[in-house]
Amino acid sequence: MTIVKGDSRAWQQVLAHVETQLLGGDVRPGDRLPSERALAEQLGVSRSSVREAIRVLEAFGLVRTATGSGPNAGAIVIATPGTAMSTLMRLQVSATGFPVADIVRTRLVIEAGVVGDLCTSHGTSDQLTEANALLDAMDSDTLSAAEFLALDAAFHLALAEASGNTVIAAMLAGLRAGIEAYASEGASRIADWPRTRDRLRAEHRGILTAVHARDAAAAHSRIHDHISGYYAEIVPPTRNEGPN
Amino acid sequence: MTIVKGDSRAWQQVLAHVETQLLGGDVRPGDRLPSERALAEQLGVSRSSVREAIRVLEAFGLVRTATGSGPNAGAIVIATPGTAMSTLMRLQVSATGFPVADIVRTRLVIEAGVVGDLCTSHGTSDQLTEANALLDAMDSDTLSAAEFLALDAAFHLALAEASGNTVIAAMLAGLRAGIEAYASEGASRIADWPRTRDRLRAEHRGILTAVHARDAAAAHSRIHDHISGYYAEIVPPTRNEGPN
DNA sequence: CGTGGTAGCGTGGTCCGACCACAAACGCGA
DNA sequence: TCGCGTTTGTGGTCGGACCACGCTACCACG
Repeated sequence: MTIVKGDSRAWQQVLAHVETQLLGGDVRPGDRLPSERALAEQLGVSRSSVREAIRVLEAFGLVRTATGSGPNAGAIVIATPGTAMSTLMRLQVSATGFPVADIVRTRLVIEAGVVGDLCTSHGTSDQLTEANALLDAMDSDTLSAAEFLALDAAFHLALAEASGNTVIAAMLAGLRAGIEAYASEGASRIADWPRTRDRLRAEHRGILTAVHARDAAAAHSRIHDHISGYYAEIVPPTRNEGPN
Repeated sequence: MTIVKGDSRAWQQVLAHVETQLLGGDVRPGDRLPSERALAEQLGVSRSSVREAIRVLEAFGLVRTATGSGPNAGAIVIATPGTAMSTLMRLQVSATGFPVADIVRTRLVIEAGVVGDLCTSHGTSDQLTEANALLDAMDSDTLSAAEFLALDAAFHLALAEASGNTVIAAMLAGLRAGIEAYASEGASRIADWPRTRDRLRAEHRGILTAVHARDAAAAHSRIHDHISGYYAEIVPPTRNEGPN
């Protein structure tokens, strides 16, 4: 079944053509797409339409483009869903298509699943070295709040990547990107930041400890309290002073 | 004339401009973007570059475009993440960026979270009417396998939507789209389809029953067995005849 | 005065041709 | 043989042109 939807627009024809070749295995990651001019001639559309389709493919993390000549130039098929997912989430949050609360709830679900997988999988010790290194880096007292939060995000992402599930890792990266602005802004409202920071450190260690101990129940409750606790702390205070 | 920061490409400048206006609340869903020609003049880029940016926004489900004149024409900001997520997943699976196994594992995690939320939330009875109606529709014996699977997908999506989490609903729609071809093709390999169909029906009823009974543990195990059981059944048999 | 049809206008959609910057491959000359 | 300029091909951008569409407003006719 081809993807023949309402391909009324020329650029959709190009997109469908590339997707068909992708599905059929005619082109695979690492391969180069035909040049824009050649693709335009093959499909009987203008180069502008081809470019619009390639732009979509690029935004979805399916191809990367490079100027010049040689094997590294042109549109090369890749498969990097992380940035695309992050962009999608960030833009949707910007347009209020995704409420922050829903993203946090989704994080709860996904990260609970991550630690559950980690507890039941085997040989996770070496896969968690990255997470451990990040926790050590977060022990530095010279970190700003923003730097700490960046390491925090990297830690959670490292957990997801340690589970070996690329889809979950990409989704978590997207979720994080969607609420990054919210989390950063909320941190600035925390009165006693050093206290919160120390609590987060301890909670991180506790999560990893539970994972190493294969204690799924403890890991689940700890990651849940960790995430929900932070967002409960940075939720804007109910102020009666100005509904305008 | 405009000083370029990291957005070396013109269309990225347009994208950044629109995103900034989105974040600042200057434009919100329902509003119209300036016309392509006006936007090009404002930002000092060509209309082609503006169009490429709008194409990305459209692919991400942030705007919809319409020809003609009047209030319904032009690029109108919307927020429909479902189709964008589905397209992203489908394309990534096509490019083998997302293994099917990872998508199934992610479904397990997310749908387990969905039923968990449904068990703890209040007043879910009316929100589950859609799911119940789908189950009734699936009781028809005149359905083809493809039709049954379509209703199956709709049922799972209805569960996610009943949880009220737009992010999870969009993600589940995307996950389903990514493995739709795989699930359909696998169904054709099932020897005793009526038997599998009846089993799926019973499992669906069992899931809903557990949700209504607020039995989170039962709902969790039943949705897990339901999903993993189906994909275990359609896993391709090891065959040596593979064409290179 | 009311009504219906039509011309106008602005929109996105598409195509074309041109030029630029870039990078690799080529080829000529030292 | 080596080095460096030239050629070639790529994406990136721009401007212009035309089309189909759909609303708007106007004008002619009843």
